[in-house]
Amino acid sequence: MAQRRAVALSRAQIIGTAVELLDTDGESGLTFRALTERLATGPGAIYWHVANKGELLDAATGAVVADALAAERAAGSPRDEVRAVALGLFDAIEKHPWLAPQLSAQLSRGPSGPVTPKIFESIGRHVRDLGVPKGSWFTATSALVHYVLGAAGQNAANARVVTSGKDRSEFLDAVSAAWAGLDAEEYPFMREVAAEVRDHDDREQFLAGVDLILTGIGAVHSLP
Amino acid sequence: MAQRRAVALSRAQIIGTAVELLDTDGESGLTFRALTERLATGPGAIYWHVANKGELLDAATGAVVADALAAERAAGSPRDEVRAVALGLFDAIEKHPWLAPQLSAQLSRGPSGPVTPKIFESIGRHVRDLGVPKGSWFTATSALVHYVLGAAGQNAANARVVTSGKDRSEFLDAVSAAWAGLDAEEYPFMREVAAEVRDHDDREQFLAGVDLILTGIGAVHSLP
DNA sequence: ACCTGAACACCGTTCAAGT
DNA sequence: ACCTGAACACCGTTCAAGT
Repeated sequence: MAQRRAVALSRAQIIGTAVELLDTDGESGLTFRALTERLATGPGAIYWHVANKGELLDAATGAVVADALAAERAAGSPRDEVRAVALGLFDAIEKHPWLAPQLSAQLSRGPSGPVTPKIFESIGRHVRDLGVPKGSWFTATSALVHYVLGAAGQNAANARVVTSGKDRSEFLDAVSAAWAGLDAEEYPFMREVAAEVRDHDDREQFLAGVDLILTGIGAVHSLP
Repeated sequence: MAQRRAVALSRAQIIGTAVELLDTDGESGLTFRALTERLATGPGAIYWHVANKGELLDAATGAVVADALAAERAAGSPRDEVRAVALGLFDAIEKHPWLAPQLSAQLSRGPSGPVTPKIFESIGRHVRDLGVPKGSWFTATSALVHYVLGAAGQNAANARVVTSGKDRSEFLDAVSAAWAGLDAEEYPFMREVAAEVRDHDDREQFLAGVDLILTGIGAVHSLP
């Protein structure tokens, strides 16, 4: 029979290879065939360490998110802390574009997985320090988390289309033109906003959204 | 050779059946096998009307979203309009839970599809009427759209677990207990917020988030 | 123009057999 | 305890052939 592997396979190694495949080839690039090839093994070996593909995807997601949230920083004001965590997730999602759909899928599977609490905690602990009534902590954190993941996911998709600066302005021109060309009756707003999209800075625009929600949170005790 | 179908197949019929399958069996329930069986035909017939599975999913998403946004209502204040659109999407996503990941995937594929403009327009046109500077229209609309889709998706996932009222409070108790049982060092926020989750109204909490962002939008011209 | 249905390549997963 | 690799059931898609 064939020789066994010289060094033992590990779960961490499998997860690391999975992240590599996802990064280079996207979600559809993660297959057990590709995995066995890179790891020079058979499917049975992987199934010894990992229950199934879903668990592997969850583990890859968890590893990348933990990494993104682990960055140590000098402590700042609660607002600055929220901004820093948001940017950390923004960058992680830009670097690993498969993360966005994966995270929203995991959020949409209830709080069973370990990723949902981790993300809510990373933002919520600073919302708590914002000095708003406890009754609005959860709502405020939800608004921030969903905006951050959604906007970062959309940005990552755009970022993937373009790499060079020339590509980028061409791409934005195309988007702007597409919006400006929509039906005037049905899409008045999109047409009016088309010009804006042409020359905006992604991170700046993203942070403006975070600030908008933070402002709403600050004013929440005086809600109508 | 076998008889041909008596009545011609149509693209709309295929999309309608796809929505049915997605509703009853979830995303993994939509297969060409199941489709051919329900439509009493072969795969080739479907491929005549539809380019591939991705296009079919997009079309199903588009049909359901168009339906959700088409509801006519008495015109109200811009804030009320935003709330109404948000609730319309909330309900649609609760009714069709496969919609949430599908929508975020479509948002994350750039503004190529027809669904992204449709959703942004439905909310943005009322943001425009809110009386805030044009420069913040797009940011404000983004914040609302991403919150609405994210929070609605998470709600739909929870709603699927429970149906009866008894199930519901059991489920919330379990979630609350899980959060309260998290590590005290790592998850102080989640533990503090655990009790809150036990008896909240989903739609009310969802709308509170929308109001929070609306409040932020109203105060945006005085951002620091 | 529209449909049939066999066939193909690929996928996740299992499992008896090995060390 | 950990790994091998053949095998299975299922999937999206193609295409020559029919009407």
